[in-house]
Amino acid sequence: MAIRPKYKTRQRERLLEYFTSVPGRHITAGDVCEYLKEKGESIAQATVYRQLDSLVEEGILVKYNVEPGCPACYEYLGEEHPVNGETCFHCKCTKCGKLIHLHCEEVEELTEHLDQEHKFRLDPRRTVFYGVCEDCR
Amino acid sequence: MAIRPKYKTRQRERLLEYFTSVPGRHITAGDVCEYLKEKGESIAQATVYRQLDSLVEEGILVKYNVEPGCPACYEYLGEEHPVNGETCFHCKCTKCGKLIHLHCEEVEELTEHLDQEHKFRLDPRRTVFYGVCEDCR
DNA sequence: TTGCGTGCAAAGGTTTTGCATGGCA
DNA sequence: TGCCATGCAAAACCTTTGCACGCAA
Repeated sequence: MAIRPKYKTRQRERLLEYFTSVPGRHITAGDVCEYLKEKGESIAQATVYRQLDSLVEEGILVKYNVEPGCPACYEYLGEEHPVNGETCFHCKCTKCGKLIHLHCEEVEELTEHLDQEHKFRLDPRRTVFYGVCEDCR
Repeated sequence: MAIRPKYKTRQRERLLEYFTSVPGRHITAGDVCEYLKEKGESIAQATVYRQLDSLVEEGILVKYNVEPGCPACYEYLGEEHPVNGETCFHCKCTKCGKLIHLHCEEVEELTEHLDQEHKFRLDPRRTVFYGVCEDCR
């Protein structure tokens, strides 16, 4: 399940290029395929899914699911982001879809707590907090 | 889509009976079907889904959409105090897939904090903490 | 009697997987 | 050369839907 691409392939580069061109937008796997199809390019669906998974794992994309049962969305975060060491969590508004970057000490504490008390090592890159934002409530 | 059963049917009563017998546990639609099958009883899968939806709508069950693609979990809350449902958070191990129920004060505090300071109302039913569990690290 | 609930089977849509081939390092 | 990544198609998966029949009220 956990796939970590190390190779610089045409497909991977193309996906990255596309995602950097639509920062802040949420894109489904289907969107990607459709986009490529329109461009006359082609990447196998399975490859799209696999690369998307990898990019999420690397912290370059966030994956979230606003509506259960609906396709998952991906959003570009940036490639430098995760490298900086500074952890960043994300809040996703289930009403308007807004993605909020969270730099917060309390979350750090929780991370610490989960690690110490629950022996659970939280992964900020994979974890998305769902809820309702200020504007939507 | 929104179905509100008013009728006291055999199937509905049976499902309620089952859920009251496993309070605090997370049950998937599949679990229900399997359980019934073992008992030699039978309720159509579609009926299970429909009733589950209804019970959620009535506030008798909570539904956790832990992860799209993975089956939704249902938990009995009670028929008398549907409003006071005590919800819990979930930790999911990205290595082994284990799902851990988290009843934890620290998380409550974080919820509070996000609400107060960040104006973000966290939704426990949708939020999953991803990370690595004790056994996998 | 009325119309909601049920069962059955099939469809729906997203995501995953098996396997042979291709291509990066 | 050694693996990882890709492509293709099929499978897997959970969930929903259509339709005719059954049954609660």
